[in-house]
Amino acid sequence: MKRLDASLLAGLPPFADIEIQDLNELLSQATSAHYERGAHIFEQGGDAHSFFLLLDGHIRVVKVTPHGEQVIARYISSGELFGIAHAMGRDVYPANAVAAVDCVALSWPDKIWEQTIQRYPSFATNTYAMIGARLQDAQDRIVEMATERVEQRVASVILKLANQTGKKTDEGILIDFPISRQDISEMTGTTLHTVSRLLSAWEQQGFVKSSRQKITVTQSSRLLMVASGENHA
Amino acid sequence: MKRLDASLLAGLPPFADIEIQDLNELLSQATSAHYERGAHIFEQGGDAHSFFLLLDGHIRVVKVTPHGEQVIARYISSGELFGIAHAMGRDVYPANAVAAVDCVALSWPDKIWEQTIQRYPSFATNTYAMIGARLQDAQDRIVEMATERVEQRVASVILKLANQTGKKTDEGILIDFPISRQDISEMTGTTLHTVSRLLSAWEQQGFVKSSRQKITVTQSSRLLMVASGENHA
DNA sequence: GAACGAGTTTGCGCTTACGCAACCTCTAGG
DNA sequence: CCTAGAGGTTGCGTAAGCGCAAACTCGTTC
Repeated sequence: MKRLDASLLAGLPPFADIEIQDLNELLSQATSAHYERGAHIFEQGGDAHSFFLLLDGHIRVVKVTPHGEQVIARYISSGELFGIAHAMGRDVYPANAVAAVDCVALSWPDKIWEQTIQRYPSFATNTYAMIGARLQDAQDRIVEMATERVEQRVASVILKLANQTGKKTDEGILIDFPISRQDISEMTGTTLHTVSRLLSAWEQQGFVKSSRQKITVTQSSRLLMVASGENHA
Repeated sequence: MKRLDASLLAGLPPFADIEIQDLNELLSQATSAHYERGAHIFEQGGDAHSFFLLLDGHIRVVKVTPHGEQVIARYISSGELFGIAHAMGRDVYPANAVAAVDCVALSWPDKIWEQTIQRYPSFATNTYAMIGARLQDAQDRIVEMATERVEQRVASVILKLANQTGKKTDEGILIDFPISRQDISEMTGTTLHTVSRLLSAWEQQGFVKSSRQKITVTQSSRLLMVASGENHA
């Protein structure tokens, strides 16, 4: 295992306001691991033995229904905690975590969760605030699903991904991990076919460019119009 | 104001494991209020000056979209905390709270949240576990909205309400607060028309009885079949 | 560099559920 | 007891988006 340096954690929101020596203490309890693109980091329903911090890469959190359909709950970006079932009073993971690209993550045994929370109040505060934010997110998504049409939801999701993890290129903002039509459909509650049709239409209208697993937003203002439903008004 | 007794809080999950004298201390900081059916307890976007405990009644938590559509986020039953924006790192309420029936609730000024959390670790633990549970709920609802048809979602919601707050009558399980077709539609992302049609059909098939603002489940097994989609298989 | 397969595109028919409209009914209040 | 209004029902037309199917394309592997 590589030597880990406290500076790895120092800049990250969950660990803000924790002393250097404490960070080293935390690191000494952590395990670092590499996950290949497509690897399952944990499985829905599996014993929540660890919690994780993503150091590099992107992770897809996917819920699977009894009928085998998949719904993407969220994407985790580097610097975020994930798999924190314990913080939500659960002892099994509520979803699968899949590496969207090659990833590096730290993990800690679940049993140190309690003592960590108690020892570092700022960590507790930050973590619970994050869970609160995720709850907000989820509620907002419910509202979207209940009131907006597929077209708007797809536009919103692409905008959100572009803003969160987009890379500026000379053509526009590129979502910087591989994402399929299927993935988009699993985030918006539609089918890959409909997503494909929409992207084709938008590409013809010239405000999005896409190819295999790549999406570039070239005119976010136009996409924002679609997201807000103004193009039908 | 009426005198409040510690036994009011003693049995409630959020306050489990807190000493009697501490409960009295908490109560001394609380304000009790009565809300008439239909009253707004707080408004979406309003300054989160207080957090609440519902002592009696049922409260609807409603999100309003920019276009004026309403989505019901959840129902609060007696014994539950609500309006705890602070716990989620927010300083404005994220939704409206409306009394579904005449209600009695306690409220505390938001500024004592921090010290309360610190002073009563079990209260903190219970609260955060509850937020975690609400997040689970929200995610499950997203999955439902993404993968199930309206018929299934309406059946699920009615079952959930019947199980959570249902009163046994000689005809079956009655949802024990007034609930309109519109309300059901705002919980499931459909229209009151579709809900009305479904309820009519189910009543004809004999496993639900409904009238103005009343719904009784007479054969939950049949409704469960609809919810799981087995009636089309 | 050939073959394979995952990812994508597109056409067509059809179902679900919405939108609109009209009408009905129950309850509460004067 | 009558009336107003909120809540509910139902019919009809329509559009959004799904399901199925077939074809295509690009990367990767052998």
